[in-house]
Amino acid sequence: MKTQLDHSSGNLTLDDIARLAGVSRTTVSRVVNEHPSVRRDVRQRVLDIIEEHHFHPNAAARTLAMQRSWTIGLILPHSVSTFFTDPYYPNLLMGIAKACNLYNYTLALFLVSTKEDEVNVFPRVGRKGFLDGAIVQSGHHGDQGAIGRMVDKKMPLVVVGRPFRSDNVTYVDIDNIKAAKSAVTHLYKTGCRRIATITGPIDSTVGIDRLEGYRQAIKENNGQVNESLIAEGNFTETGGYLAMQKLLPFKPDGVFAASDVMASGAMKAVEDANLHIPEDVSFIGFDDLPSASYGSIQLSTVRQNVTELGLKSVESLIEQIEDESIKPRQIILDTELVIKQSCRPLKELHKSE
Amino acid sequence: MKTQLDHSSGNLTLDDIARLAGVSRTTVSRVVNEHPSVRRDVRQRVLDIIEEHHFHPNAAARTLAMQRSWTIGLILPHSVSTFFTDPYYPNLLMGIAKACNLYNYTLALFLVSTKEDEVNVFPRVGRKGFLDGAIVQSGHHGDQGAIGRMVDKKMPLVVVGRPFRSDNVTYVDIDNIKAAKSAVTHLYKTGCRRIATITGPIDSTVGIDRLEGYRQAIKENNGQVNESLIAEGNFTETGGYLAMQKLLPFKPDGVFAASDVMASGAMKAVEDANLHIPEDVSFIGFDDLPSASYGSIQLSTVRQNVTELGLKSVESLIEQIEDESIKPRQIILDTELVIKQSCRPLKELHKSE
DNA sequence: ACTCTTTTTGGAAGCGCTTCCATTATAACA
DNA sequence: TGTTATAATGGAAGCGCTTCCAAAAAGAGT
Repeated sequence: MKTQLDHSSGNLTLDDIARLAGVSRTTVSRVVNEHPSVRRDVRQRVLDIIEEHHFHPNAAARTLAMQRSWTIGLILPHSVSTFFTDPYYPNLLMGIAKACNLYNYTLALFLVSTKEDEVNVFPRVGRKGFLDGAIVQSGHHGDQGAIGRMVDKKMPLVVVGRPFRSDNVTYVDIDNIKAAKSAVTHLYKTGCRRIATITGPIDSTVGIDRLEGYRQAIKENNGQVNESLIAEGNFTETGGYLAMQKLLPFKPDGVFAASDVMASGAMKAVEDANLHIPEDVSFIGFDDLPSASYGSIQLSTVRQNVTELGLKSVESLIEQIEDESIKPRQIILDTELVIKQSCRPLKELHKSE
Repeated sequence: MKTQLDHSSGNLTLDDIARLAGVSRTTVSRVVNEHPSVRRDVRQRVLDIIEEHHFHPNAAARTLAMQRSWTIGLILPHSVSTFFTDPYYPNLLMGIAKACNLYNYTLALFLVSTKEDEVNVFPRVGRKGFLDGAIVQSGHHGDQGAIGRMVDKKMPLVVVGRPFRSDNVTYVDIDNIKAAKSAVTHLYKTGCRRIATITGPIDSTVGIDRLEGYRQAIKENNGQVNESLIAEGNFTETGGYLAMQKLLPFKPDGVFAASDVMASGAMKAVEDANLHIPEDVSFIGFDDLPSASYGSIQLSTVRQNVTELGLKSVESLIEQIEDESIKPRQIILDTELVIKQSCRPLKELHKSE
């Protein structure tokens, strides 16, 4: 009777299939796992029965026996606001999800926004037998705890974004310093001489690095950094708007914003002040979001391929899962400066070139 | 020796803890699961050892024994573009993730955008022992297959958004018809007499229902629906822009867009045509995205609490997981019309009231 | 037909946990 | 102190799979 019921509810076991096919449990397992040493006709008979009954091996049992779950965790620490405000996260998520599909891993998602979340979530992440490895989006001070604990557990780990303590951890990131530097240098080349920057939170590595790139570019081109031309933002549009308002009295003629979203807000502030883009103020953002064209002014930006970032992190994690001896390493992806209408054209530089 | 190694790598088993504490495996299990019948001092001793060794029971073993994974799946069918373009998805995701944290469930995410994805993903979703239940975001024709198969498998299921075949399926949604109707009626009350609508894809239940609400409102107030004032969009900003361009020749004085993102695009089209909002054209969108204020004109909108949608769907799913006898039911959440600057003020209606 | 290989097969152990059931220690009461 | 009721404990089976190992079947070579 059991078998009859199970036929419809789809809760057969290997044994049921074995009985139905007149072979041993072992043989069915071999068929399921595509082990070569099963006779052609037997394999086919078993496959037919599996098909007919829509049998799927029980995931927990398989995980327990193989010590492999084919599941990876993605830990996204974030403030409530930024997650759906800045397309960076959805984008990264998509890249990672697609990569998981590609490699036939399942993705477990952990959104942690509060300390409480962290406490709740960690046991589930750390528990053996559930995750084969984890990806954590990082770059903030608060993340160190989670990362450290994963490392302690010897769980394969990839960090997206340079963590503060990056020794002995595999991470994938872009070269934020270089990218920022090239953006600012471009502004300089278009003739801007009072280039301001709206930074990310200064307790994050992105914030720090993009600012550092700005400083380096200014020093190389202009000689001296004017601290009044630096305003801290928080990666939100409002943050960008407010930062720009602080900057305006110092009459910047070019702004490098550490994210497109902030650039967007900043451009509003500029327009509200009745200035024109790019005639009065040029803009370069960071991210290359599709929606980052404010009104009809297309925003210049540093393009980072977030989907690629996701793909690489998954690949690198799987590598670690499948080969324990892999050493931590850093993967740095390229960025590209994309110039659109928010910048004035390059100045001819015959003399200095 | 094994024990020593395991101490650091955190891969102890119940047996190890039992040995260390001088009790049986069973007792340790009881402690872990907070079973009452364990003597106080024994419990404490075991807890100490668990704490000391950072022991976490193996998830797969536990799942296998209990036939419960405490994991639910979220299946998000989506075109690549909309996922990170329309904040609806991230928002829903966040609501669901937060609810999972709250109830101590783990969330497995399945982003399926292609037929191929679906084929790859389904075995993982359908496999017993991995998921206790699933939430699928729906409303498109293509989703019926997946939903049907889950129902066949007798896996607890909640659909977000009214599915095409809604009999025998639990779903949570808002009353799109009513919500759209109220928005259009409001436009009418502000004096609009040529109200247009930009619909969602017409092969989706949201698309259909919001359009139906529009039709009902027009019929009730204006008598006759003018088909030229209906344009189909695809929930993207560009789609909204293009739809609006088709609409403009017919001189609408009010537009109800089935999403804020489309409204945003449409408003651009209006401005590009040198018309003014709300003087020439009033706008009401749908969603109430925080970023849906175009330029300085705040968009009126139908607010739906997507986070709540997520919460309810998780709660309803858990209900089904924990009680097999629960019957399918529909949960309809309220919406709220939020009027901002994109609408003209209400006309005095002394006579007709 | 008879070895010697090589390929297929199945039995059984084991993955790490929960839980039923029988047993023992403890408390309660006479 | 002896009985009985109750609480605490451990043994063992079982969850559904993989995989080692030995045994059986099939080919190959004479």
